[in-house]
Amino acid sequence: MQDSLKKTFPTFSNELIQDIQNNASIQSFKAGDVIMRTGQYINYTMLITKGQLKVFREGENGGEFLMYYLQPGQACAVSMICASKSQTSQIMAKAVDDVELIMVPLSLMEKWMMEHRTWYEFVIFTYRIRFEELLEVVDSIAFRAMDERLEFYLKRHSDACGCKDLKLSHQDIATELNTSREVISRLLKKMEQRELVKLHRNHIELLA
Amino acid sequence: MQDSLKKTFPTFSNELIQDIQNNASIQSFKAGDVIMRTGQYINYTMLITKGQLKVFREGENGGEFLMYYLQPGQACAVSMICASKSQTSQIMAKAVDDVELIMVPLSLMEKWMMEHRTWYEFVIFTYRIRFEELLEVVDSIAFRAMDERLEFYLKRHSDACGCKDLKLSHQDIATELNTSREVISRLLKKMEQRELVKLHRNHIELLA
DNA sequence: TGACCTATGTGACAATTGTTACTGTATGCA
DNA sequence: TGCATACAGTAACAATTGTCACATAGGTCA
Repeated sequence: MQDSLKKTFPTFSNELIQDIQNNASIQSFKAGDVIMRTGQYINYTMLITKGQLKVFREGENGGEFLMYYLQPGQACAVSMICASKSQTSQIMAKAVDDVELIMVPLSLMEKWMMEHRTWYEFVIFTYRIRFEELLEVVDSIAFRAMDERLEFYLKRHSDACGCKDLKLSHQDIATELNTSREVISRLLKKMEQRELVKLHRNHIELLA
Repeated sequence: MQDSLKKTFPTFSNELIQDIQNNASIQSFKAGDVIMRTGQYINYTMLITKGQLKVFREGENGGEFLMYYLQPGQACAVSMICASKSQTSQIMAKAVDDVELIMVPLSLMEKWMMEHRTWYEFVIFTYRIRFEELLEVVDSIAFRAMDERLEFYLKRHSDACGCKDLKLSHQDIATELNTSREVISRLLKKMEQRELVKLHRNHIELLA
């Protein structure tokens, strides 16, 4: 575990890694599992060591809206923020792949801020990155119409999986953009005419 | 200054307040002044002692979108986040009233995290509050249509000024919601028919 | 008073998005 | 093989939002 930690979180000091090993537990999830629910009580900060998460905001009427991805080497800023007051989660997180997480108890999360410079910097960095990501999301919905939001969505998905072949149904996309399948089908067709994508059953090929 | 600081930031320890007095400078702005521009280099974290700010996200095509208000006793989370890497601002802030700010240099912002427990807690609290506010903003645009967004906007404005008489033109509102005046006029008329507001020239009376 | 400016009201129409309904087609499974 | 199911395409229409044009109303000031 020490080696993998060192690789995934290269900025962590040896002392911090030692502390993590001694105190934190590891939890695994299968692809598709819901890792955190809206309203759930949070006692742990989660570090991602393997796999990917998607973080959603849930609407009152059952809608869900994709905010961002979390990758190995990153942490859930919301879990940090809620943990700082043992609050309930304001978001929902789903495993994209099989996922492995390090669970750091709230008390240590705070203690380490004072004791480990590299932990402090990691936490501040996490806040910063998530805040910036959230600002980009606000942009995309405040200033852009659905066609551009769809392109933004596909690009992020492609960045996350590191490939140009997106295994997605139109319904998947519609759900995560909080719109309807027909709208997505229509816009994808237009993108195909503009030769930005090639459409197949259950997967979309990015050409750009 | 000591007394006013103690009143505005009641959680701060006496040592922290002493440190602020010795090291931070005060800056004043007039109502309507732009306090921070998108892209501006940030070296200071700003604490609000007097007046109110509005924080905007700016679009590429000149649009501006109101994210939240900042009140006395609060701090600009974006300035903290950017300051943590001496980055440029991702937002634009405008003074609503005459505003007075305490400017804390970047180096101290970090130093105090280790030295002053009450500063550490204030910073974490600030991240949390802003993150939550931002999530609410995402909600409002991801899940709600313009009529509900308008109501949300008017409510926030009313909360911020602490009154039911909003000195706003339709154009002001349209700009901050990134839509057009006609749309706002139309929706306000409907709200008037539903007896939620009473419309006057240059100001809107909330009835609810 | 009259010229002028800003704010608001409103009708007409366009564009986008949401909804309903129905079609066909690939896929897996009994 | 045939059936059930999930996925995709699309037409038709509704609702919302954006845009243009123009009218009117209130206020300022020379």
